[in-house]
Amino acid sequence: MGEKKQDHRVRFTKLVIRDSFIALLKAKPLSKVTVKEICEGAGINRATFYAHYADPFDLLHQIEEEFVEEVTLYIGNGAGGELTGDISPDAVRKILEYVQNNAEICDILLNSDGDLRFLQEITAVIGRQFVASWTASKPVKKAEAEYIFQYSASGSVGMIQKWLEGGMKHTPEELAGLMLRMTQRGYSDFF
Amino acid sequence: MGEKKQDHRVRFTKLVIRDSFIALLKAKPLSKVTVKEICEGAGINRATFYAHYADPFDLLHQIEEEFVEEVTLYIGNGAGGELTGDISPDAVRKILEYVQNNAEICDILLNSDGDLRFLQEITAVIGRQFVASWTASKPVKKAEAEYIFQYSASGSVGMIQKWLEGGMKHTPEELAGLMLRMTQRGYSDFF
DNA sequence: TAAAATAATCAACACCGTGTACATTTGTTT
DNA sequence: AAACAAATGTACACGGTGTTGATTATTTTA
Repeated sequence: MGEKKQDHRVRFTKLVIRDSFIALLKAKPLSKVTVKEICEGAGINRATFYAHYADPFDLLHQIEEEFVEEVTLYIGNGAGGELTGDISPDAVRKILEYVQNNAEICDILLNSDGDLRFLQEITAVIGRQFVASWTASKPVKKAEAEYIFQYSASGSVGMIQKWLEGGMKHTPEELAGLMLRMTQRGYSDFF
Repeated sequence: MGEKKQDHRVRFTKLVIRDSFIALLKAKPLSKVTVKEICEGAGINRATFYAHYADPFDLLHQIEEEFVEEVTLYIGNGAGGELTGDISPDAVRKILEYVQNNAEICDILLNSDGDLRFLQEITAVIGRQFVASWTASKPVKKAEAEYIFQYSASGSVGMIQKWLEGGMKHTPEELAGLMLRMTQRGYSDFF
Protein backbone atom coordinates (compact mmCIF):
# COMPACT_ATOMS: atom_id res chain seq x y z
CA MET A 1 0.00 0.00 0.00
CA GLY A 2 2.84 2.36 0.84
CA GLU A 3 4.39 1.44 -2.49
CA LYS A 4 4.48 3.82 -5.41
CA LYS A 5 3.16 2.77 -8.74
CA GLN A 6 5.92 1.00 -10.54
CA ASP A 7 7.37 1.37 -13.97
CA HIS A 8 5.46 -0.62 -16.54
CA ARG A 9 8.63 -2.52 -17.30
CA VAL A 10 9.00 -3.51 -13.67
CA ARG A 11 5.40 -4.60 -13.41
CA PHE A 12 5.79 -6.76 -16.46
CA THR A 13 9.05 -8.26 -15.34
CA LYS A 14 7.74 -9.17 -11.91
CA LEU A 15 4.66 -10.67 -13.49
CA VAL A 16 6.48 -13.02 -15.85
CA ILE A 17 8.93 -14.00 -13.14
CA ARG A 18 6.09 -14.84 -10.82
CA ASP A 19 4.19 -16.85 -13.42
CA SER A 20 7.26 -18.81 -14.40
CA PHE A 21 8.07 -19.43 -10.75
CA ILE A 22 4.62 -20.74 -9.89
CA ALA A 23 4.62 -22.98 -12.93
CA LEU A 24 7.86 -24.50 -11.71
CA LEU A 25 6.57 -24.91 -8.17
CA LYS A 26 3.73 -27.01 -9.50
CA ALA A 27 6.28 -29.50 -10.76
CA LYS A 28 9.02 -29.50 -8.15
CA PRO A 29 9.83 -28.31 -4.64
CA LEU A 30 11.25 -24.88 -4.05
CA SER A 31 14.64 -26.26 -3.17
CA LYS A 32 15.10 -27.59 -6.67
CA VAL A 33 13.95 -24.51 -8.51
CA THR A 34 16.89 -22.56 -9.89
CA VAL A 35 17.12 -18.91 -10.79
CA LYS A 36 18.24 -19.96 -14.22
CA GLU A 37 15.08 -21.95 -14.84
CA ILE A 38 12.84 -19.17 -13.64
CA CYS A 39 14.46 -16.73 -16.03
CA GLU A 40 14.36 -19.07 -18.97
CA GLY A 41 10.68 -19.71 -18.36
CA ALA A 42 10.03 -16.02 -18.01
CA GLY A 43 12.09 -15.07 -21.04
CA ILE A 44 14.15 -12.75 -18.96
CA ASN A 45 17.80 -12.13 -18.27
CA ARG A 46 19.19 -13.59 -15.11
CA ALA A 47 20.67 -10.28 -14.06
CA THR A 48 17.17 -8.81 -14.10
CA PHE A 49 15.99 -11.36 -11.58
CA TYR A 50 18.72 -10.36 -9.17
CA ALA A 51 17.71 -6.75 -9.58
CA HIS A 52 14.40 -7.59 -7.90
CA TYR A 53 14.93 -10.60 -5.70
CA ALA A 54 17.78 -12.00 -3.69
CA ASP A 55 16.88 -15.60 -4.56
CA PRO A 56 13.85 -17.84 -5.10
CA PHE A 57 13.15 -17.88 -1.35
CA ASP A 58 12.89 -14.15 -1.30
CA LEU A 59 10.47 -14.34 -4.19
CA LEU A 60 8.34 -16.88 -2.38
CA HIS A 61 8.28 -14.79 0.77
CA GLN A 62 6.95 -11.82 -1.11
CA ILE A 63 4.16 -13.95 -2.53
CA GLU A 64 3.41 -15.28 0.93
CA GLU A 65 3.34 -11.80 2.41
CA GLU A 66 0.77 -10.67 -0.11
CA PHE A 67 -1.33 -13.64 0.84
CA VAL A 68 -1.18 -12.93 4.55
CA GLU A 69 -2.08 -9.31 3.95
CA GLU A 70 -5.18 -10.28 2.02
CA VAL A 71 -6.31 -12.82 4.58
CA THR A 72 -5.84 -10.54 7.56
CA LEU A 73 -7.84 -7.97 5.66
CA TYR A 74 -10.77 -10.35 5.31
CA ILE A 75 -10.46 -11.46 8.89
CA GLY A 76 -10.57 -7.92 10.17
CA ASN A 77 -13.97 -7.02 8.78
CA GLY A 78 -16.00 -10.17 8.56
CA ALA A 79 -19.59 -9.20 9.20
CA GLY A 80 -18.66 -5.59 9.59
CA GLY A 81 -15.78 -5.50 12.02
CA GLU A 82 -17.44 -5.89 15.41
CA LEU A 83 -16.58 -8.69 17.76
CA THR A 84 -19.61 -10.78 18.52
CA GLY A 85 -18.01 -13.38 20.68
CA ASP A 86 -18.53 -15.89 17.96
CA ILE A 87 -16.28 -15.90 14.95
CA SER A 88 -18.26 -14.34 12.18
CA PRO A 89 -19.46 -16.94 9.66
CA ASP A 90 -19.21 -14.22 7.10
CA ALA A 91 -15.50 -13.70 7.71
CA VAL A 92 -14.82 -17.39 7.40
CA ARG A 93 -16.83 -17.62 4.22
CA LYS A 94 -14.95 -14.71 2.70
CA ILE A 95 -11.60 -16.24 3.49
CA LEU A 96 -12.67 -19.52 1.93
CA GLU A 97 -13.87 -17.70 -1.16
CA TYR A 98 -10.51 -16.00 -1.43
CA VAL A 99 -8.78 -19.35 -1.12
CA GLN A 100 -11.05 -20.74 -3.80
CA ASN A 101 -10.26 -17.89 -6.17
CA ASN A 102 -6.55 -18.36 -5.63
CA ALA A 103 -6.56 -22.11 -5.44
CA GLU A 104 -3.43 -22.52 -7.53
CA ILE A 105 -1.17 -20.57 -5.21
CA CYS A 106 -2.91 -21.73 -2.06
CA ASP A 107 -2.38 -25.33 -2.99
CA ILE A 108 1.30 -24.64 -3.54
CA LEU A 109 1.68 -22.72 -0.30
CA LEU A 110 -0.35 -24.98 1.95
CA ASN A 111 -0.02 -28.45 0.49
CA SER A 112 2.61 -30.69 -1.05
CA ASP A 113 6.00 -29.09 -0.89
CA GLY A 114 4.88 -25.90 0.79
CA ASP A 115 6.59 -23.86 3.42
CA LEU A 116 6.00 -24.94 7.00
CA ARG A 117 6.91 -21.53 8.36
CA PHE A 118 4.20 -20.02 6.28
CA LEU A 119 1.66 -22.58 7.43
CA GLN A 120 2.46 -21.69 11.01
CA GLU A 121 2.13 -18.02 10.26
CA ILE A 122 -1.32 -18.46 8.74
CA THR A 123 -2.34 -20.68 11.62
CA ALA A 124 -1.17 -18.04 14.07
CA VAL A 125 -3.16 -15.35 12.30
CA ILE A 126 -6.32 -17.41 12.47
CA GLY A 127 -5.62 -18.47 16.04
CA ARG A 128 -5.21 -14.86 17.09
CA GLN A 129 -8.62 -14.11 15.66
CA PHE A 130 -10.15 -16.90 17.70
CA VAL A 131 -8.50 -15.53 20.79
CA ALA A 132 -9.77 -12.04 20.13
CA SER A 133 -13.31 -13.20 19.52
CA TRP A 134 -13.61 -15.45 22.51
CA THR A 135 -11.77 -13.62 25.19
CA ALA A 136 -13.93 -10.61 24.40
CA SER A 137 -17.11 -12.39 25.40
CA LYS A 138 -16.17 -15.00 27.96
CA PRO A 139 -13.59 -15.48 30.65
CA VAL A 140 -10.89 -17.95 29.72
CA LYS A 141 -8.83 -20.31 31.80
CA LYS A 142 -5.46 -19.03 30.69
CA ALA A 143 -3.49 -22.20 31.06
CA GLU A 144 -5.56 -24.27 28.69
CA ALA A 145 -6.59 -21.48 26.39
CA GLU A 146 -3.44 -21.38 24.28
CA TYR A 147 -3.65 -25.06 23.49
CA ILE A 148 -7.31 -24.89 22.68
CA PHE A 149 -6.92 -22.02 20.30
CA GLN A 150 -4.00 -23.71 18.67
CA TYR A 151 -6.06 -26.86 18.27
CA SER A 152 -8.86 -24.95 16.64
CA ALA A 153 -6.64 -22.95 14.35
CA SER A 154 -4.62 -25.95 13.23
CA GLY A 155 -7.80 -27.94 12.75
CA SER A 156 -9.34 -25.23 10.65
CA VAL A 157 -6.32 -24.86 8.44
CA GLY A 158 -6.14 -28.63 8.14
CA MET A 159 -9.72 -28.63 6.89
CA ILE A 160 -8.82 -26.05 4.29
CA GLN A 161 -5.86 -28.16 3.20
CA LYS A 162 -8.11 -31.18 2.71
CA TRP A 163 -10.64 -29.05 0.88
CA LEU A 164 -7.99 -27.83 -1.55
CA GLU A 165 -6.55 -31.30 -1.93
CA GLY A 166 -9.92 -32.70 -2.91
CA GLY A 167 -10.50 -30.08 -5.56
CA MET A 168 -12.92 -27.94 -3.53
CA LYS A 169 -15.98 -30.06 -4.16
CA HIS A 170 -17.92 -28.24 -1.46
CA THR A 171 -19.07 -24.66 -1.26
CA PRO A 172 -17.39 -22.15 1.05
CA GLU A 173 -20.67 -21.95 2.97
CA GLU A 174 -20.73 -25.67 3.66
CA LEU A 175 -17.15 -25.70 4.81
CA ALA A 176 -17.54 -22.56 6.89
CA GLY A 177 -20.51 -24.11 8.65
CA LEU A 178 -18.65 -27.30 9.45
CA MET A 179 -15.61 -25.39 10.61
CA LEU A 180 -17.50 -23.14 13.00
CA ARG A 181 -19.47 -26.06 14.33
CA MET A 182 -16.29 -27.95 15.18
CA THR A 183 -14.67 -24.90 16.66
CA GLN A 184 -17.52 -23.81 18.87
CA ARG A 185 -18.19 -27.33 20.01
CA GLY A 186 -14.59 -27.63 21.06
CA TYR A 187 -14.81 -24.50 23.13
CA SER A 188 -18.19 -25.05 24.70
CA ASP A 189 -16.84 -27.17 27.49
CA PHE A 190 -14.13 -24.84 28.62
CA PHE A 191 -15.57 -21.37 29.01
CA MET B 1 13.76 -54.40 11.15
CA GLY B 2 14.55 -56.42 8.05
CA GLU B 3 18.08 -55.00 8.12
CA LYS B 4 21.06 -57.00 9.11
CA LYS B 5 23.32 -55.76 11.80
CA GLN B 6 25.75 -53.40 10.22
CA ASP B 7 29.49 -53.14 10.30
CA HIS B 8 30.68 -51.13 13.28
CA ARG B 9 32.24 -48.69 10.85
CA VAL B 10 28.95 -48.15 9.10
CA ARG B 11 27.11 -47.63 12.35
CA PHE B 12 29.65 -45.07 13.44
CA THR B 13 29.65 -43.28 10.12
CA LYS B 14 25.88 -43.00 10.02
CA LEU B 15 25.85 -41.78 13.58
CA VAL B 16 28.30 -38.93 13.09
CA ILE B 17 26.61 -37.94 9.85
CA ARG B 18 23.29 -37.84 11.60
CA ASP B 19 24.57 -35.81 14.52
CA SER B 20 26.29 -33.32 12.31
CA PHE B 21 23.20 -33.04 10.16
CA ILE B 22 20.86 -32.38 13.07
CA ALA B 23 23.23 -29.81 14.51
CA LEU B 24 23.13 -27.98 11.21
CA LEU B 25 19.34 -28.21 10.97
CA LYS B 26 19.11 -26.43 14.29
CA ALA B 27 20.79 -23.44 12.73
CA LYS B 28 19.50 -23.35 9.18
CA PRO B 29 16.83 -24.79 6.89
CA LEU B 30 17.44 -28.03 5.07
CA SER B 31 17.70 -26.26 1.74
CA LYS B 32 20.83 -24.46 2.87
CA VAL B 33 22.58 -27.44 4.37
CA THR B 34 25.29 -28.76 2.07
CA VAL B 35 26.83 -32.20 1.90
CA LYS B 36 30.19 -30.56 2.36
CA GLU B 37 29.17 -29.01 5.67
CA ILE B 38 27.70 -32.22 6.97
CA CYS B 39 30.91 -34.08 6.24
CA GLU B 40 33.14 -31.41 7.72
CA GLY B 41 31.05 -31.43 10.88
CA ALA B 42 31.12 -35.20 11.00
CA GLY B 43 34.82 -35.45 10.28
CA ILE B 44 34.14 -37.66 7.34
CA ASN B 45 35.04 -37.82 3.69
CA ARG B 46 32.48 -36.56 1.26
CA ALA B 47 32.63 -39.72 -0.79
CA THR B 48 31.58 -41.67 2.29
CA PHE B 49 28.41 -39.65 2.58
CA TYR B 50 27.45 -40.54 -0.97
CA ALA B 51 28.05 -44.19 -0.21
CA HIS B 52 25.11 -44.06 2.21
CA TYR B 53 22.79 -41.29 1.09
CA ALA B 54 21.86 -39.72 -2.21
CA ASP B 55 21.67 -36.23 -0.72
CA PRO B 56 20.60 -34.42 2.46
CA PHE B 57 16.92 -34.91 1.58
CA ASP B 58 17.41 -38.63 1.46
CA LEU B 59 19.06 -38.45 4.85
CA LEU B 60 16.16 -36.52 6.29
CA HIS B 61 13.65 -38.95 4.86
CA GLN B 62 15.34 -41.84 6.55
CA ILE B 63 15.16 -40.02 9.87
CA GLU B 64 11.51 -39.24 9.25
CA GLU B 65 10.74 -42.82 8.38
CA GLU B 66 12.20 -44.04 11.64
CA PHE B 67 10.00 -41.57 13.43
CA VAL B 68 6.83 -42.65 11.67
CA GLU B 69 7.63 -46.30 12.39
CA GLU B 70 7.97 -45.61 16.09
CA VAL B 71 4.79 -43.59 16.30
CA THR B 72 2.68 -46.09 14.40
CA LEU B 73 4.02 -48.70 16.75
CA TYR B 74 2.80 -46.80 19.79
CA ILE B 75 -0.52 -46.07 18.15
CA GLY B 76 -1.14 -49.70 17.39
CA ASN B 77 -1.07 -50.97 20.94
CA GLY B 78 -2.20 -48.21 23.21
CA ALA B 79 -4.11 -49.79 26.04
CA GLY B 80 -3.46 -53.23 24.71
CA GLY B 81 -4.46 -53.13 21.07
CA GLU B 82 -8.23 -53.41 21.15
CA LEU B 83 -10.46 -50.74 19.69
CA THR B 84 -12.68 -49.30 22.36
CA GLY B 85 -14.45 -46.74 20.24
CA ASP B 86 -12.62 -44.02 22.06
CA ILE B 87 -8.99 -43.32 21.27
CA SER B 88 -7.00 -44.84 24.05
CA PRO B 89 -5.63 -42.23 26.46
CA ASP B 90 -2.76 -44.56 27.02
CA ALA B 91 -1.77 -44.55 23.37
CA VAL B 92 -1.82 -40.79 23.26
CA ARG B 93 0.21 -40.55 26.41
CA LYS B 94 2.80 -42.92 25.05
CA ILE B 95 3.18 -40.96 21.85
CA LEU B 96 3.61 -37.76 23.80
CA GLU B 97 6.22 -39.38 25.97
CA TYR B 98 8.08 -40.48 22.88
CA VAL B 99 7.94 -36.95 21.53
CA GLN B 100 9.23 -35.66 24.83
CA ASN B 101 12.15 -38.05 24.81
CA ASN B 102 13.06 -37.06 21.28
CA ALA B 103 12.27 -33.40 21.59
CA GLU B 104 15.28 -32.25 19.62
CA ILE B 105 14.42 -34.06 16.43
CA CYS B 106 10.70 -33.57 16.84
CA ASP B 107 11.15 -29.85 17.10
CA ILE B 108 13.20 -29.87 13.92
CA LEU B 109 10.74 -32.06 12.06
CA LEU B 110 7.53 -30.42 13.19
CA ASN B 111 8.42 -26.81 13.85
CA SER B 112 10.45 -24.04 12.34
CA ASP B 113 11.90 -25.07 9.00
CA GLY B 114 10.50 -28.56 9.04
CA ASP B 115 9.14 -30.59 6.19
CA LEU B 116 5.49 -29.99 5.34
CA ARG B 117 5.18 -33.33 3.59
CA PHE B 118 6.24 -35.04 6.77
CA LEU B 119 3.77 -33.06 8.85
CA GLN B 120 1.00 -34.18 6.56
CA GLU B 121 2.16 -37.75 6.79
CA ILE B 122 2.08 -37.72 10.57
CA THR B 123 -1.29 -36.02 10.54
CA ALA B 124 -2.60 -38.68 8.18
CA VAL B 125 -1.33 -41.45 10.45
CA ILE B 126 -3.08 -39.96 13.44
CA GLY B 127 -6.20 -39.18 11.44
CA ARG B 128 -6.40 -42.77 10.25
CA GLN B 129 -6.33 -43.92 13.86
CA PHE B 130 -9.24 -41.63 14.68
CA VAL B 131 -11.16 -43.05 11.77
CA ALA B 132 -10.49 -46.61 12.84
CA SER B 133 -11.54 -45.96 16.42
CA TRP B 134 -14.72 -44.14 15.67
CA THR B 135 -16.11 -45.94 12.70
CA ALA B 136 -15.75 -49.14 14.68
CA SER B 137 -18.22 -48.03 17.30
CA LYS B 138 -20.60 -45.60 15.67
CA PRO B 139 -22.07 -44.96 12.26
CA VAL B 140 -20.59 -42.01 10.45
CA LYS B 141 -22.03 -39.57 7.98
CA LYS B 142 -19.48 -40.15 5.27
CA ALA B 143 -19.55 -36.74 3.63
CA GLU B 144 -18.56 -34.80 6.70
CA ALA B 145 -16.42 -37.46 8.29
CA GLU B 146 -13.26 -36.82 6.31
CA TYR B 147 -13.21 -33.17 7.22
CA ILE B 148 -13.92 -33.86 10.85
CA PHE B 149 -11.14 -36.37 11.18
CA GLN B 150 -8.77 -34.05 9.38
CA TYR B 151 -9.75 -31.27 11.74
CA SER B 152 -9.08 -33.42 14.77
CA ALA B 153 -5.80 -34.78 13.51
CA SER B 154 -4.46 -31.38 12.48
CA GLY B 155 -5.64 -29.90 15.74
CA SER B 156 -3.91 -32.59 17.73
CA VAL B 157 -0.66 -32.22 15.88
CA GLY B 158 -0.95 -28.46 16.24
CA MET B 159 -1.23 -28.90 19.99
CA ILE B 160 1.92 -31.00 19.97
CA GLN B 161 3.71 -28.33 18.00
CA LYS B 162 2.76 -25.69 20.53
CA TRP B 163 3.77 -27.97 23.35
CA LEU B 164 7.21 -28.46 21.84
CA GLU B 165 7.56 -24.80 21.05
CA GLY B 166 6.89 -23.86 24.65
CA GLY B 167 9.49 -26.24 26.00
CA MET B 168 7.04 -28.94 27.13
CA LYS B 169 6.05 -27.28 30.38
CA HIS B 170 3.15 -29.68 30.84
CA THR B 171 3.11 -33.39 31.41
CA PRO B 172 2.10 -35.85 28.69
CA GLU B 173 -0.89 -36.77 30.83
CA GLU B 174 -2.17 -33.22 30.99
CA LEU B 175 -1.80 -32.74 27.26
CA ALA B 176 -3.31 -36.11 26.43
CA GLY B 177 -6.34 -35.26 28.54
CA LEU B 178 -6.84 -31.93 26.86
CA MET B 179 -6.38 -33.45 23.44
CA LEU B 180 -8.91 -36.21 23.91
CA ARG B 181 -11.37 -33.82 25.43
CA MET B 182 -11.19 -31.54 22.41
CA THR B 183 -11.40 -34.42 20.01
CA GLN B 184 -14.34 -36.19 21.54
CA ARG B 185 -16.23 -32.97 22.06
CA GLY B 186 -15.78 -32.19 18.39
CA TYR B 187 -17.24 -35.52 17.40
CA SER B 188 -20.10 -35.71 19.88
CA ASP B 189 -22.42 -33.69 17.72
CA PHE B 190 -21.97 -35.66 14.56
CA PHE B 191 -22.33 -39.33 15.33
C1' DT C 1 10.54 16.79 -28.37
C1' DA C 2 15.12 16.53 -26.38
C1' DA C 3 17.61 15.28 -22.24
C1' DA C 4 18.06 12.81 -18.01
C1' DA C 5 16.93 8.86 -15.49
C1' DT C 6 15.80 4.28 -14.96
C1' DA C 7 15.32 -0.66 -16.48
C1' DA C 8 16.58 -4.59 -19.07
C1' DT C 9 20.12 -6.92 -21.82
C1' DC C 10 24.43 -9.17 -22.92
C1' DA C 11 28.77 -11.26 -22.07
C1' DA C 12 32.19 -12.49 -19.09
C1' DC C 13 33.99 -13.81 -14.79
C1' DA C 14 35.54 -16.26 -10.46
C1' DC C 15 33.51 -19.11 -7.10
C1' DC C 16 31.74 -23.15 -4.97
C1' DG C 17 29.14 -27.28 -4.22
C1' DT C 18 28.00 -31.48 -6.80
C1' DG C 19 28.41 -36.13 -8.07
C1' DT C 20 31.43 -39.54 -9.81
C1' DA C 21 35.66 -42.25 -10.49
C1' DC C 22 39.62 -44.83 -9.10
C1' DA C 23 43.54 -46.08 -6.61
C1' DT C 24 44.87 -46.58 -1.76
C1' DT C 25 44.56 -47.41 3.10
C1' DT C 26 42.23 -49.11 7.06
C1' DG C 27 39.20 -52.40 9.46
C1' DT C 28 36.44 -56.47 9.79
C1' DT C 29 35.21 -61.30 8.97
C1' DT C 30 36.22 -66.21 7.89
C1' DA D 1 46.87 -64.85 6.89
C1' DA D 2 43.74 -64.05 3.16
C1' DA D 3 39.56 -62.20 1.38
C1' DC D 4 36.39 -58.90 1.83
C1' DA D 5 34.16 -54.44 2.78
C1' DA D 6 34.38 -49.73 4.19
C1' DA D 7 36.54 -45.24 4.44
C1' DT D 8 40.00 -42.11 2.55
C1' DG D 9 42.29 -38.95 -0.70
C1' DT D 10 42.55 -36.93 -4.97
C1' DA D 11 41.15 -35.32 -9.09
C1' DC D 12 37.85 -34.10 -12.47
C1' DA D 13 34.02 -32.06 -15.36
C1' DC D 14 29.69 -29.92 -14.71
C1' DG D 15 26.40 -26.49 -13.61
C1' DG D 16 24.26 -22.86 -10.98
C1' DT D 17 25.57 -18.60 -8.46
C1' DG D 18 26.05 -13.85 -7.84
C1' DT D 19 28.38 -9.82 -9.47
C1' DT D 20 30.30 -6.48 -12.77
C1' DG D 21 30.60 -3.14 -16.48
C1' DA D 22 29.23 -1.75 -20.86
C1' DT D 23 25.28 -1.31 -24.09
C1' DT D 24 20.57 -0.84 -25.57
C1' DA D 25 15.70 0.20 -24.76
C1' DT D 26 12.02 2.53 -22.43
C1' DT D 27 9.94 5.81 -19.33
C1' DT D 28 9.79 10.21 -17.07
C1' DT D 29 10.96 15.19 -16.65
C1' DA D 30 11.87 19.58 -17.86
